[in-house]
Amino acid sequence: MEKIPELCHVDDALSILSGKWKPIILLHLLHKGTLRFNTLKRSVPGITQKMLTVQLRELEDEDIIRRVVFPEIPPKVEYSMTDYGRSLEPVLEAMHQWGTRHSLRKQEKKDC
Amino acid sequence: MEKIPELCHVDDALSILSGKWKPIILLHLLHKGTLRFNTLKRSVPGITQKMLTVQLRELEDEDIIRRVVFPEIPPKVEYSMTDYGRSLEPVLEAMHQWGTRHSLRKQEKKDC
DNA sequence: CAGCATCCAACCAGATACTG
DNA sequence: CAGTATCTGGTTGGATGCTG
Repeated sequence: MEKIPELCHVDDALSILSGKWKPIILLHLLHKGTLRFNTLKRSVPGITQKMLTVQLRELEDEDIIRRVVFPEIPPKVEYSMTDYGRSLEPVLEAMHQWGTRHSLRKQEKKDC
Repeated sequence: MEKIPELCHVDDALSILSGKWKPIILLHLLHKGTLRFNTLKRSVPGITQKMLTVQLRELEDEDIIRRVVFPEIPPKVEYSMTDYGRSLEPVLEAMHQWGTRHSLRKQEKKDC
């Protein structure tokens, strides 16, 4: 780990993953491969069209996901992880594992 | 990794680490052990007293850091990681490594 | 189907002033 | 020294309506 926190890059990773829906969107794409807009929307209960669009655009801008438009009627747009995006998997994995232990721990405390 | 993103715990980890100053505060405490309030403040350029207080309280509430008050004049308060807080180190490490590669990549793109 | 535009509420964070 | 209180501006997220 970097010895000088002034040069901290944790924030760089955080800025990619921050956004209310990004982790769950990424997990879906990692697990299920390629998904259409509405399929993704149904997979993320509670998200609005606008927010899904916004979050997808931000991830696309960072080259984390790929957006493929099929020039058809009705329109069809598919989203998938880029190879670069897949490099986030260990990070998400680490966060997921820690988060799981953390929520268990909180649960135990509540039970007391 | 959890197969059902509906039960995603990445957000749990994210909620702990989110907050403009938390990663750098945690890195300082991980590297330097125990720090007083003002020492920490000097270590995080740009942070205000209020924000430092708020972020420290939130981390303390989650049992990530320990706050020890010495009943002296002038007041002295020391902050350090809890054992539980240290369990976040692999997560921060993963994020740091990814973030470092990410910022290098962005740099390369800019150079083109 | 997959968006975009607009408007609005809530939250987050900063500046500043005051205190035991 | 290590805070708290208050005010304020900026950003984020949500509701709704419209479009190729």
